[in-house]
Amino acid sequence: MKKSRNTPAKAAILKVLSDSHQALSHAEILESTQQICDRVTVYRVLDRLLASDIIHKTVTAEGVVKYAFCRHEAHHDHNHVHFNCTRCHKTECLSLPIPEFELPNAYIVHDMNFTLTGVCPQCQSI
Amino acid sequence: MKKSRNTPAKAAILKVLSDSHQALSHAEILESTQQICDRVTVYRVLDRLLASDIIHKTVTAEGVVKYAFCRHEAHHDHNHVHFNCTRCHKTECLSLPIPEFELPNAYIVHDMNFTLTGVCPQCQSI
DNA sequence: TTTGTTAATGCAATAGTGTTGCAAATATAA
DNA sequence: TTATATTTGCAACACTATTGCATTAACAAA
Repeated sequence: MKKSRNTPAKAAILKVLSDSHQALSHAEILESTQQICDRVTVYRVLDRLLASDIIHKTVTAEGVVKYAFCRHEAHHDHNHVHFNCTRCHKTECLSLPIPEFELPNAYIVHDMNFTLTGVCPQCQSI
Repeated sequence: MKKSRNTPAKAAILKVLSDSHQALSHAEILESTQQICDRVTVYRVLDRLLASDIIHKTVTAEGVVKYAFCRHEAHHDHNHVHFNCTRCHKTECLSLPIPEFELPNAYIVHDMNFTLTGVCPQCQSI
């Protein structure tokens, strides 16, 4: 793998993600970084960060791709459940790990995506 | 809910989905029905079928939305795991139900999407 | 500090995905 | 057969993502 350089764009995008407690879409990240770099650069930096396992990717039930900083609190991987609220449209990483299951025979699994959709606690009280 | 009519487009799209053992994207469905109807109609018919719970929706890790006929073999819902192959890009419904987990407190869940990504048995033998 | 190499960037162009408005067509109940 | 409300096609639009290419900048080595 070729060496990834530290650039202002990369630093800014990483800061936006690590400051956020939600997974953010490309559009949301761009909103916070458009003074600093182009939208194409955001896509490319996100790809680099994904490749280095510094961030991870999740998808809502509607197909919206979101990115989140890897916090590695407990373990070393991204195998936790995500929650997407249909009211505020925020996506957060739950501390709930993906439950155990019987791996279907003959399938090779590289990645797991488990996303719940519904109403988050904040939006229920409104 | 307003009454859904039986039209040639609806019948054709439903046939494509029920003949397939994979979940299909809008583009794939259109490929089989473009003699019959417009691409916008495909989107609208899919929305109607989803609303009537005749089909269900799943999303790959890349954000590609796919639709599958509900077979209701064992139970009455769509709570099974999907598998997406990174080689042939096919998405299939596994007979594996979504495993039990401890629902996080104060969250209301309307929908669950659990998708595995990897290599399917067919693509391993090639 | 200077220089050379190569990664990273901006910009323009392009492709793909999904939605909306509106007039015309058609499924269905009366 | 008729009335009416749903469905459709078409055109237009908005949003998301990718690619090529010339230029800029990071950083390792001298």
